[in-house]
Amino acid sequence: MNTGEPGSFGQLLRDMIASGQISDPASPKGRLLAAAAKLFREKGYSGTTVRDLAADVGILSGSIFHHFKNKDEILFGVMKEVVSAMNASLVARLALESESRGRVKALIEHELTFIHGGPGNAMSVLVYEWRALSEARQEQILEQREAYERLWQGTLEEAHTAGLIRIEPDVLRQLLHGAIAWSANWYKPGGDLSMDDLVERTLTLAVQE
Amino acid sequence: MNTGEPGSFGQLLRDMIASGQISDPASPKGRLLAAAAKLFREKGYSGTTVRDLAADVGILSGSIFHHFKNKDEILFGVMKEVVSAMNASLVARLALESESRGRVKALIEHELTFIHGGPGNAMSVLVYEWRALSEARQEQILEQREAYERLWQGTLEEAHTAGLIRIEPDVLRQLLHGAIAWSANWYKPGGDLSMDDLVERTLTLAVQE
Amino acid sequence: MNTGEPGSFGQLLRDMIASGQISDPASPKGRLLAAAAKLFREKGYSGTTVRDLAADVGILSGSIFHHFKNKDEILFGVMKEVVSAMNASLVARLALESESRGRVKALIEHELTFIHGGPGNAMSVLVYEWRALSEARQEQILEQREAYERLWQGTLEEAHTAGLIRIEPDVLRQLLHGAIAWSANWYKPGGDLSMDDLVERTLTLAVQE
Amino acid sequence: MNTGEPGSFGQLLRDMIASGQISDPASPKGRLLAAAAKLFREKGYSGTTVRDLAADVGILSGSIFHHFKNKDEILFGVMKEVVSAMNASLVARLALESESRGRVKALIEHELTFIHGGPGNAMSVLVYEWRALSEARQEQILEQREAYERLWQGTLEEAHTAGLIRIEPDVLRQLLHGAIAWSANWYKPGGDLSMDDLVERTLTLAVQE
DNA sequence: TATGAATGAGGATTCATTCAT
DNA sequence: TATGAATGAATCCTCATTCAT
Repeated sequence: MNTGEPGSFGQLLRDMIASGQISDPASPKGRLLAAAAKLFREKGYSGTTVRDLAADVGILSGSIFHHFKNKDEILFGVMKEVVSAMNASLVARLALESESRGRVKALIEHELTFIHGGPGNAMSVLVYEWRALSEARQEQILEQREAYERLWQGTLEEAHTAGLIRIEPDVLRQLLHGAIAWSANWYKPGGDLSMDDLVERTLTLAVQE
Repeated sequence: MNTGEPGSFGQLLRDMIASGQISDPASPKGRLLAAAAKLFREKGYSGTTVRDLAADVGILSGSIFHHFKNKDEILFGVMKEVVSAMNASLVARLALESESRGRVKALIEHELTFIHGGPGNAMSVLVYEWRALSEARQEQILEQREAYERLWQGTLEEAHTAGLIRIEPDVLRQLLHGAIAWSANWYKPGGDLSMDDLVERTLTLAVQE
Repeated sequence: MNTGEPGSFGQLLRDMIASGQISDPASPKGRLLAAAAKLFREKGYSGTTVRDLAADVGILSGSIFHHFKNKDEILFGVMKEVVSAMNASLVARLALESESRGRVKALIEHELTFIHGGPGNAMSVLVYEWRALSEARQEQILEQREAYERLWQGTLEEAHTAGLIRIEPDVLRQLLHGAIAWSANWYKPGGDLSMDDLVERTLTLAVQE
Repeated sequence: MNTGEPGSFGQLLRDMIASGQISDPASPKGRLLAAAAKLFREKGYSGTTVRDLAADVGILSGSIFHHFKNKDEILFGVMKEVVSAMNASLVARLALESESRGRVKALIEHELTFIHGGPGNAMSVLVYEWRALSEARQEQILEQREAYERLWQGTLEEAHTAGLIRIEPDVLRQLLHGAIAWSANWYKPGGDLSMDDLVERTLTLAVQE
């Protein structure tokens, strides 16, 4: 991913770090969140202990609570940042596409790239550990998550109107979401199937030729 | 689900109970497994305590260990029985279809019916709590699970040869598996979208008309 | 051990069984006590579960409580029977010896024979699991145990008066008791050192030649 | 016990604490080990709960696992430290004696002093709770324990060669070990029999006048 | 007398969290 | 900010004991 030119994903991240929306991955808090995303994904939220987390980052368990009030807040942090980033990044990505098929492809490519890229752990956590988050905090995430879903919804509706897709946008979104999220559990980059291939195959499901 | 005529799913279950492959849902062990499937799905394996489980069934926590040596064995029981049932039931289902499109539809319909029917909790657990199962037991499940996957694989390969599906059978299987499994998290029977509709929509993803 | 002639140890046991002082080793209760003696010695009283015991005898744990009110009563049974047997058997043994050195030797030989013979497990339990017995029952055992100790004490006092032993009878008794009981942990019959040798060596400690 | 002059037992202990071979009795770990030795001796290892132990030291049961990974490791700690101390202390004690009878007396006096002194609880545990220690850890203790036994063995062999003792050194060692260890269960310092008397009596068993 | 499912108190151990240093 | 000992509630599991069959 190009990190040099303005408007790129790398630049976008830097802007978000600068504005405090997501934490600097070099800071203690950022390293903690990255480790949490990795561990929560591998072993689940309940299955990961605060000590596992501390050990992974190289600090002692007591020190974690200088950065987060409790374990739930760590999960919240992981989810909040990935939702923000996904949102911002999809907005930026869609801005580059005007034509319907390209926009649908952008949705799919964007979500797959996210899952198999740096924020992949966090996104898996967002999807598969949702029930572990306290309800109070679920609501806070939901707002941003819905903004992201509206981007999908709007784009798919255009495509539906254009006759590009055959099934109801909301149903299609869910089917694609499941298919894409699950790819975290089987797709290995670097094998026979390139990421572009995977995007293409997934797009094939969605649209008529 | 028809439970009357021989060869039906209900009959198949009764045969499997009689042969000891799956436990009688009225027996203590069967009730425990059903409750475990429900709770493990709702709160995760780690998030479910042995006391939760006992309370749900109406016994004391210590009594659980009369039926299962430890908690891991409960998870194993849930998974083993659902895999057996899925296997047997898909074999029976496919035997009724000879033509390619019908067989692909049978695969999808079968898996969706399973997820949203009685064994749905157990199947969600099978999919989403896989990592929580001890490795030794994962292998035991894997054998039966692979038999099931071979049924999918074979059927999709026929369809691919017949030109009915456009993308590689193994990739398609994974995409469909994700899409179908995820439906447990959003699809509610009894709403606008009937189960038949959902099957039809999912089939639309897979095959060219 | 000769079991034929009247007055022998075997006969003595049969008489005690007939009179109900000790249980028939072929009866369920007798088999339970023998197994308990073995297990309590090997793993300690606390370390032995009622299930271990049942398994060893080939019954189910619940059935034990038809024979004994609780676990403590099993320990009590083991101790009570061995104390009775020791008592009766030492009385019989001493009756055969009139001269002082022979009587001291009889004490030692008797205790060593007991420890390394059939009732050895029970006697080890009596010595090393004493604290595990409820205080109420300790008192009941103590009476018989004291009778046994009086036999030792009286015999050693004679020997002391006769100038055969040099140190105070009560101190000597304790030293010999420790030495003899501990032999259960190292002496293996059938090795280089015969039981007669061991008796002789122990006697050498006690008496001046 | 003299703790002032260099070369004394007190000094030896301080050196061992300083070098980390045994834990400071004022430290949490040291207090835990002392309490464990006391309780394991009084109630046995299986009969002592981790809660008993915590209560005795005045902490909560969970806190114990800050200092020891599990209960077995506590038993191991008790045994390891007492074996180290016994070893070092016997080496020092024997260095002061050159003549054979004095050396045998030193062996006996040393072991009795140990049993009835500060480390007595730990030594009783070492002897009577051996089977409760996991086999893996038994082996670790055994090495040091054998070094201690070699000191006995060597000294008794000299005495045997010198005609001072009449029975085989290895048999004598076992008989004396049993006699001495058992004294923990009956001998009370401060009664009619002084410790010096007890040493003298035990020595009388071992050697010809 | 034997069974075996169930009990419920108690076992060792884990773990998020606190707090003095 | 970081430490690490301590907390105490909760966890999985064990076990002596009961009881309907």
